Amino acid sequence: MPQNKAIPQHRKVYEVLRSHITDGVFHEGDLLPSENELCTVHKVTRPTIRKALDRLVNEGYIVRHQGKGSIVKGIPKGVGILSLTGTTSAIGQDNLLTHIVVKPEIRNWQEAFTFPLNQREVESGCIYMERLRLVNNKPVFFDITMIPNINLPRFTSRNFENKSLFDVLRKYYQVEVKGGEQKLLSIVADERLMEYFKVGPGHPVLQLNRKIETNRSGFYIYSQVFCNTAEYALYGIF
Amino acid sequence: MPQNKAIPQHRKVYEVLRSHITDGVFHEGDLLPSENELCTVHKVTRPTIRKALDRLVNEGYIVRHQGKGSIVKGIPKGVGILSLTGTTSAIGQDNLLTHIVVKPEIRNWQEAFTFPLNQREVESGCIYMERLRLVNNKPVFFDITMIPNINLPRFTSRNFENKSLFDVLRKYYQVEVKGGEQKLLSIVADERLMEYFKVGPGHPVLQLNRKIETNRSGFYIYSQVFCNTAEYALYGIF
DNA sequence: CCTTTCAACTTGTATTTACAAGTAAAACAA
DNA sequence: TTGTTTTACTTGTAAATACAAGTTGAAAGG
Repeated sequence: MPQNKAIPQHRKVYEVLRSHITDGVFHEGDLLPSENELCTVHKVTRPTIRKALDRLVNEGYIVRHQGKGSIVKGIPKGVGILSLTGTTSAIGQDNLLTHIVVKPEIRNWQEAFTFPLNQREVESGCIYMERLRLVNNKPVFFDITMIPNINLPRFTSRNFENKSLFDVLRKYYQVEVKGGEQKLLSIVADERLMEYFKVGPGHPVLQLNRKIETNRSGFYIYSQVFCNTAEYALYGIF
Repeated sequence: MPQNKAIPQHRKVYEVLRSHITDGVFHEGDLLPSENELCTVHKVTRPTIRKALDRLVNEGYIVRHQGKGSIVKGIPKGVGILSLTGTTSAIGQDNLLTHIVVKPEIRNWQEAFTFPLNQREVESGCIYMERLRLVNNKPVFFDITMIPNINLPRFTSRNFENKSLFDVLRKYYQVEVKGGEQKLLSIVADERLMEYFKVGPGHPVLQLNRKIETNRSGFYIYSQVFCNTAEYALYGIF
């Protein structure tokens, strides 16, 4: 055998079916081929097929109904990633504008929004930036992002106007978000937020402190987000 | 006729093992009995045991290593399920108290916190309850829960003082939380919240509107949570 | 004494067989 | 036509069996 690493059959079947869903061969609401059909197509037995389908269920690609079949649910949405939801109407990407308040610059760490830092992070310093996001020309988000200055050449000279921070990290540095932890609290706007959000005193603001885990082990992104939820609420699935 | 559907063997085994982990019979790092041992104990075959163990892996209770065994990972932190985190110190279960403001009662639906209801939900009415949760004898959470009154016999007469709502649903009605969606916003306390939280006017409060998906298709739980984050923040992973 | 080998575990993969239970449409009877 | 039954699917559960592959510690060898 030329192949050292044996990939299990159920995994192969899973990969095929999964890619067929993500690539649009099967659409939302479609009925997958029955287990027995899949058996003959892939030349394996039912338990093997079922193992592949079980995984697709767990990951949210399909739902199954006894007596009926396996129904395609679609591509699962990112869990825990909060997005905006309008109180009046849905918002597209068109009316979203990002204004860089503080361009990425190298600083010393102050503190990471109540998250403890390790020695390596403190020593390497951080890339600091502040952004204000406007929806329909109204400021809704203000966020501070701090990234350890570890193996990110020429990062501060990148252009962030069009691309999002995470797009840049993924494309140029192969850094991908895997998960993270967050703390949420409700505060009243301070002087700075009153100015940014153009609101009066006593205005309630949603604050998120996030520690974002990446595919680089030990490499975390720290982010503090303030959100004026008067017109738009934060939306997420879990 | 109340037809009691037979509970599968793999589910029984799962329940036993799961409760042994949550109740502290097995601790973090412990090795579970081997599959063959579990087979003889529960008088089932390996595929059945493995199905139960697979689920425990998926839910994060255990990890398994070929040739070694199944290692207890502990009680998983719910993804998207927000929990409390103290600004001063960690909080145990001891200093958590739940006070039922409005006992479960059957009502007509008013509205489901901005989530649209379908015809079946509206017709069946809802089980309504209000709870106030205290941490160290200080009120921190106030939540309103609305559950469609569909196939939940004797629900309103259950005792919720010790068991949590979701424990009751899982144990007596086989209803399990699968996921859901939520909207978060920051508001100022109204009269009622000022009274419950014992705070003055203008106090910021975190509000969550949640639509919780269950294993019963089309059966959703609607929940509105108000949180005084002055001393405790909401914590979640994603 | 240390190293290697091996035997006895563990979980992982896969097949085969059987029946239960839910669904939907065809076939049938009124 | 209308309502019921049957039938042919679907997925769900469960057993018995076999072998592969990783781990560990004890026995055998130097």
